[in-house]
Amino acid sequence: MRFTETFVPTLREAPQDAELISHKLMLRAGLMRKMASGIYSFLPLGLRSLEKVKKIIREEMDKAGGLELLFPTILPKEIWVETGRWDIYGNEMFKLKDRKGREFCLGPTHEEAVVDLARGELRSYKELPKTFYQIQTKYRDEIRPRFGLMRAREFLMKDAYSFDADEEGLEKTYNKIFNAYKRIFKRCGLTTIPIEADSGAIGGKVSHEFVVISEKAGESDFVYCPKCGYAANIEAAKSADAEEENGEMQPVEKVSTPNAKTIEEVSNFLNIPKKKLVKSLLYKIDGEFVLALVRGDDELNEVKLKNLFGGKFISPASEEEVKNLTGAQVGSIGPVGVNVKIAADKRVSKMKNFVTGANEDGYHLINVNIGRDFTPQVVVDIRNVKAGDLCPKCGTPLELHKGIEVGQTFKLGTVYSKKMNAKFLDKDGKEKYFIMGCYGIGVGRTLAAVIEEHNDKYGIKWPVSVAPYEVEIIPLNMSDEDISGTAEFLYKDFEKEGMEVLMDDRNDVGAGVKFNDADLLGIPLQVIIGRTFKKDRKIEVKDRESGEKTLVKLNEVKEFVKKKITEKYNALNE
RNA sequence: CGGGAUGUGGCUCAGCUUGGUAGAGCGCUUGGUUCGGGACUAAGAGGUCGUGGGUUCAAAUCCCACCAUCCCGACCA
Repeated sequence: MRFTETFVPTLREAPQDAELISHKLMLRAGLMRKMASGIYSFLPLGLRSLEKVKKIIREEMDKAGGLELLFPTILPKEIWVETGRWDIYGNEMFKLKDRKGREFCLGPTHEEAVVDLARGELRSYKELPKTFYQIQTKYRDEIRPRFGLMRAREFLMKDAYSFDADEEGLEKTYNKIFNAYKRIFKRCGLTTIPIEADSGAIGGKVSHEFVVISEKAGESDFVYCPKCGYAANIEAAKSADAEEENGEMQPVEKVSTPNAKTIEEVSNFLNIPKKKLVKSLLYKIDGEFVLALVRGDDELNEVKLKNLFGGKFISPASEEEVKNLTGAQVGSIGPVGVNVKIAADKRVSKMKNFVTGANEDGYHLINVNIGRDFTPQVVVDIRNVKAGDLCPKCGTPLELHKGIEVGQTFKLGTVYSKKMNAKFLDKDGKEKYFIMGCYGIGVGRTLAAVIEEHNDKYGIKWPVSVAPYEVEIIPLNMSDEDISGTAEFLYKDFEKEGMEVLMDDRNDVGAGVKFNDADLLGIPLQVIIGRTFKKDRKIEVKDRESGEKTLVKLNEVKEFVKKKITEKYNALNE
């Protein structure tokens, strides 16, 4: 492709509303433009890269036994009502009505759609397993779109859904897709870590997220064990248990703690370390109240708490509700003598003689003990793991990182097939629910993550597999016929060879602009025709990734470039 | 939705405190000179100052409302 014939509106400065490096570079390199908040247009170069990611995904999904199909974007309300997600997704969905008033939504995901298809078409175990996938535009009216393609409201997603006859089948399918995911991201040049995850709103049991470590652009907090490799999303992360405290139980005492409400204040006022206090938090889960207890120096993880009760909605109780239920204000509430369900963190259960609110404004209780003074209904892990906590598998201190979630896999089991009554006839002649899995990859986000991982202060450094072009020819002076003629020759020769080549044939810009644009665009190899060529017929080939420059004779350029490209592909495939 | 900020040619921004003419750099158009790291030169084009209302002889500037965008939090590929 000739530069003058395509459309690459590069920007010298990044538009102000871009924050992330990848977002800035995508705008500056002319890959995309914003249409509205969280809604983007792809321009020719951006589209080429996007298509390459899609192609890699297709190849690996097909290899893993996936069957591509395409569901509609517009989905009828009815199937969502069946699973209850019309309300659960709620405001996240873009909803619309047709002229007759029938309600629809723009699909935020397609579990309902596939199950609806499967229950009508798959009837026998003989037709299983089946894995369907599509690459399609999804719509989620995000509370807060941000970071360009990282969190968009309209985005491309590859979503796959598997149907198996039994758990062993699902296990096999899950592993196949899991491995396909590893290869997909590897081929895109991404360094991903599969982490154990919570299954969230989608439902199900086992789930993994594929994350790219990025402290800046990452939105997913996860723990990582540098020794054994244990990795888990903060919502699913475990840590080794705390040690049982010993000592005799002391008699409970009510002490006055005027104006001391936060853990910090109470700890200072009583001169007792935070880890000897217990934080009491009143929550409302699907309309029911739960008092959650965590150690004073810990933080509650709402998702863990919610999952514990199989809840759908969770929110802290209002000040008024707190007052009504405990008789005290937030800051003075505690587990002793209240008539609510109590969920204590495992660490709290190891504590002796601790401090809690007294359910009376301005007072706390000291020397409180579980079993004697109150009994929690459940004792479970509901705290956030912190950096330095010990790995649950090998005892090494854990690291805390942020990552970009580029993909997620779930073992759904029968959550959806039951709700939508999707059954098949098994070997034994009995009707059974499909055992399902679902698997997503954010295509645009993957592209953004690639740029996030491969850039320098000059611009993008595309891995060859997803670069818009493999090589860029840069004739520095188009009015010099020796140079432009040579460029033209190489351009045609490269194309004939099947290489994807871009030639910066602009006549009206100086060498500086061409160099800067080339570095910004990040095509892996630059073939520079200018001074060195005029002097001794040598062409300079620059590797954008390493910055390495090699002078090559004209008649050897093609082979040299070809070899470099092959090497680059091989490095991503190994 | 809570907190913070911004809105002025295509892009980055100044002007607003103290009301009176809309500005700069980059980009764009035309001609000429240049041609290895965002060149030089001459002449040009281009703006409802986010929208609506108010105050005033007069509003980009002061007041009110709304909208949009971005950042921090709750949600998620």
